[in-house]
Amino acid sequence: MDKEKLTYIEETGLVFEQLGMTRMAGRVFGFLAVSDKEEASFDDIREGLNASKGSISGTAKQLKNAGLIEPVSLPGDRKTYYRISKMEVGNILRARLTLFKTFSDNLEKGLILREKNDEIAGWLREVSAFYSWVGDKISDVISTWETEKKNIIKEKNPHEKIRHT
Amino acid sequence: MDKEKLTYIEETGLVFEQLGMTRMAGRVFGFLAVSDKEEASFDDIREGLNASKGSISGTAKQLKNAGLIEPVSLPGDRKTYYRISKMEVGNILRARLTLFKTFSDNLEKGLILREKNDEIAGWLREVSAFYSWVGDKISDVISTWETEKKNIIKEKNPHEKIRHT
DNA sequence: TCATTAGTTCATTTTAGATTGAACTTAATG
DNA sequence: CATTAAGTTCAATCTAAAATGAACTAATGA
Repeated sequence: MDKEKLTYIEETGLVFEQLGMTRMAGRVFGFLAVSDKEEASFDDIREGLNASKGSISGTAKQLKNAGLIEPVSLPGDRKTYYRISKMEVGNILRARLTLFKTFSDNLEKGLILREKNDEIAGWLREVSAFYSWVGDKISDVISTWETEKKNIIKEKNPHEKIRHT
Repeated sequence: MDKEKLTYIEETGLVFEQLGMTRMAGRVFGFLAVSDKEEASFDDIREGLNASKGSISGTAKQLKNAGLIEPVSLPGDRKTYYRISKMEVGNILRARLTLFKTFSDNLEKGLILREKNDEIAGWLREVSAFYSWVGDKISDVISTWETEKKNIIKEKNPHEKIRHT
């Protein structure tokens, strides 16, 4: 695999770290994204990333649970292959929205314990309301994407040439 | 400080950890949220949380940079006090939206390096478009909150009693 | 000016989490 | 039924980030 791709894979590792996943998860995803094969075997990945079997095993499970990759098995071949999953993209983000609710609930609990009903309490109430509200709104936005995505993508690139492959 | 509050403070630490900040940042925020004083001194916090000066110093800086708390100084008192900041809540979330752009850009870069223009490539293009689009939409949602929050809160609790303090 | 107090800095220690690697399980094949 | 190959599991190791605590700086005021 060429140097540019390897650099990209490492960058993807750092991006995934920012997103709260492990660096290795980003590497595996990045590897599959730029791999010249449709899907890569467990061992292709392990070799390509110079990692241990244990690490690949755990990371593959992590990415599978997150819905980002999926295993593929082929008849007459005992190996497991992996490829990037075509799972609905909105669901990946939706799963993260629980954090908004968690934060909002945490603030509510704090407000009950707080003795003073002062300016700060008012502000905390507002922050809690915001996160609760914005979580719902983002969920709506995701739904809009799901029903309208074809039109949205068209609007974004109205003059895009049709690709002949 | 009573046991319930201490439990709450620890919980808040865990919530903040989920949000990508440190546990101690959550503790400090939680402490200020349930403190019976309007603002707490550096040393109130340090004692309340049984932490070192160094830790409080670093954490206070972190929370100040994030816009979650603000220092207060009083005339004739050399101590620094902290209280929860009334910064616009939308900005805290907006700061996180750069991640969406980062992820979208990362995917675009991967698409350039990818040799096959297959189904997976199409999907990656869609994921990238989604994160770019949804980031903008969330920004719009935040703007809506900022201009409409009074109405939004009213709609949520239409029969709320007016509080006489 | 000197003593005291408040907070910062940073080298060291601690802790949590990621990675390894060897032993193990499972399943296919001769 | 033994052999081999593919993955998984988990205890040990490694790494990076967080917390400590002692030395330091800055600022007040006796």
